[in-house]
Amino acid sequence: MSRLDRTLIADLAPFQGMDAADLDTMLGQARSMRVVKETSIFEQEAEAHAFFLLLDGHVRVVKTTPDGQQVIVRYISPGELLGIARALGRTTYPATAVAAVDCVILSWPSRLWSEFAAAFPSFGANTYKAVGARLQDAHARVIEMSTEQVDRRVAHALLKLVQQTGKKTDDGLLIDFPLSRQDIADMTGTTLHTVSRLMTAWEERGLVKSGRQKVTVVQPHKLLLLAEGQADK
Amino acid sequence: MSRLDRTLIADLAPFQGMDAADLDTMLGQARSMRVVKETSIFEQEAEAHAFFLLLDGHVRVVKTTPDGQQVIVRYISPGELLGIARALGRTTYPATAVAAVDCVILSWPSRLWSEFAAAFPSFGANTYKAVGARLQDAHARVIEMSTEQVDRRVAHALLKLVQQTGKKTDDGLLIDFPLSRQDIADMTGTTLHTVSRLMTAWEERGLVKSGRQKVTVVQPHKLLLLAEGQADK
DNA sequence: GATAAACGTTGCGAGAACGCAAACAAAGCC
DNA sequence: GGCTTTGTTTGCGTTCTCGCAACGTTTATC
Repeated sequence: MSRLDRTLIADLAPFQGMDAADLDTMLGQARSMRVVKETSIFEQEAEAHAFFLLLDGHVRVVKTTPDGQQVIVRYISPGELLGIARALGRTTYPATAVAAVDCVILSWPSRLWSEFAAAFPSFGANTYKAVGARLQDAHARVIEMSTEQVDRRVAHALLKLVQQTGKKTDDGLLIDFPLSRQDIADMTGTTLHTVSRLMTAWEERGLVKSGRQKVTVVQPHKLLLLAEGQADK
Repeated sequence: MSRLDRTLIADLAPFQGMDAADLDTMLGQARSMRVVKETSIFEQEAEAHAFFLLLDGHVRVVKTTPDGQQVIVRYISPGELLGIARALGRTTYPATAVAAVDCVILSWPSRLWSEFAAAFPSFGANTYKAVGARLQDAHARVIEMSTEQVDRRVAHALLKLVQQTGKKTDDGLLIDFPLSRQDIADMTGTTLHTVSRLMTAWEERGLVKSGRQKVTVVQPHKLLLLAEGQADK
């Protein structure tokens, strides 16, 4: 088993305020693994036997309704924890996590969660802070779904992804993983048809550039105006 | 200053697992107060100088968008904490809390939050568990807003309120505080007009009975069927 | 008890978004 | 290289829900 170096994680948000020895303790009990694109890391409703840290790649977290509709709860970027059901007082995962690209992750048995939280107060505090941030995010989304119409919701979703994973290219800011029309629809509570229509309209106006599972935001500023509603339609 | 008896709070969820002495310590630093109906307990964006416990009454938590639209995030029942911005890593309140009826609350200075969480591990754990529950609730709402149409959302909202505060009457289960059509609309992301139409339709079918700021669910079971979509329209 | 304010109901027209269907384009596979 | 699979575009009719407006009803105020 190859040794995991603490510089891998020392700078990541969940581990701020921890000293070197503690990091090593945590790493000593971690298992690293590769996850192939489109493979699930854990499944909704399954027993939460482990929690994870995304080291590299992008993961989408999906909830499926009883009648089969999908909603993308969020995308996870490197350095974030996932599957922390225990921190939410659950024993099963509330959603399914799927690798959007090939990923590298660390995993720990769920059993260790409470140990870590108790032994390393910073780690616990960081995690709870992250949960708090997610709660606010979820609320923001409820507001958005309640008060804004589709085009603005889609614009907001794209801007958030760009902010999270935007990669500078000649054309603008490219969202750094495969993202289909259906994915965008699942994020914003609409249909792939409507997203497709919006994208072509925006492409004509020069706001974005997009192809098969690929989106580049050309004029983030104008897209923001549209999202915020100063829109000139 | 009148003494607060520990039996006031000993059985409430946030204080489970705490011993008598700790409860007294907390109560010793609490301030109790009455809040008149339709008065706000704290305001969105204001400095979070205190956190609260609702002892009696009902409180609605409201978010207002920049352009003035309101969304009711949730209703709080006796025994629940509110204004725990600090537990979410915030220094300002993320929403406004308004007494739906005359209320009795306890308050503590925010400064004490971290002290309590550290000194009384059960209290901290209980609170974080509550935050986790709220996160799941918020996610459930995002799913609902994304995938369900208005009538089901309204049905769900009513059922949730009934479950939370339902009071048995001759007609059925009465929601135990003034609840206007506009309030229901603000909870479900629709308009008071649409809610009004739904309510009259449901009243004709004998599912509910409602008057001015008053809603009684007559046949919860049938309303649930409608909410879940086995609906016979 | 008259008047005002708040809340609720209902009709009608409009528009956003959906759903279906068909055609097209790109990527993967043998 | 042809074939299949997967993702995207686009047209068209439909439907839900909104927005406006007018009116009715209950509660509060002086």
